[in-house]
Amino acid sequence: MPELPEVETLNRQLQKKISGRAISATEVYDDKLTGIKNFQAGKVAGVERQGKTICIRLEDGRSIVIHLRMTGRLLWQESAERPRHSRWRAGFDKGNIFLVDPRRFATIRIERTKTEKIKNDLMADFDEKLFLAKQANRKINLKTLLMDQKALAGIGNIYACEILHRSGISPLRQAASLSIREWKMIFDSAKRILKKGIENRGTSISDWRDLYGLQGENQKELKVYGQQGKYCSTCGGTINRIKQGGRSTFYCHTCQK
DNA sequence: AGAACCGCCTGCTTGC
DNA sequence: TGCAAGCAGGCGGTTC
Repeated sequence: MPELPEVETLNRQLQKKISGRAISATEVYDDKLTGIKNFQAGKVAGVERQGKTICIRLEDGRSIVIHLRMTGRLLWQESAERPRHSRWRAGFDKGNIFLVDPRRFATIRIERTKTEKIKNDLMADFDEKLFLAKQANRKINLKTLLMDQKALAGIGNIYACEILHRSGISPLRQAASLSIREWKMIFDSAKRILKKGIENRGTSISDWRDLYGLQGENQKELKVYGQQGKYCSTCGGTINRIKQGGRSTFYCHTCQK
């Protein structure tokens, strides 16, 4: 599932590939993509990421806003021949970008004007004080809070589990029970883990691939996600798997307090 | 108001 | 081997 490091990988690749290039044509293959009907093509000014969202800025002020959700991928291909599960194509003079998405959860919409950024992206202009003021007293388990996109943009299930493990804090803790020192630990761990994820071009556990169809390398860094029953690399305890809010959480009961 | 739950989707895994 | 049920989960909408 594309989270911040995966989307940032695409963001950087797209910046290099399509900035300043004109979109010559687009095609929608899936009627479910209602946000991009009757799109009039234009020239790309730049590409940005906000949380897990990719924004392709056009010179006329419009933006193509793409969210990949669970299984969405963006694939560069010189040939205009449709890959399996493709739902949308943007054609450029030397190739095409396809939205490939087997489960059809991804969304694309056109924004007429630039929307104001919320400062909740840990790898951009994150505002710690604002975060603590809004989130630190919530009565919600910490793991679910880390995945709340309004609280922190970009963290999904994999990185939430890894961040908590590195912080040595239990996913079951209520947000309101954390000390300032523990919050600092979370911010620090999160930044390090996300940075490493970006350097490794994402985590290819299942179907994540970059713009050129290549796997990332970050799966070798995972300490808890998908590691249930194995020994914890920190303390030698056993990695547990539980459900929180209908989703799997992986953690070490011994060293995550 | 805030937290919990549901439904959208389809490929893959599991069990009989 | 084959088929059906179960599972994966981000997020918007609904319910509690």
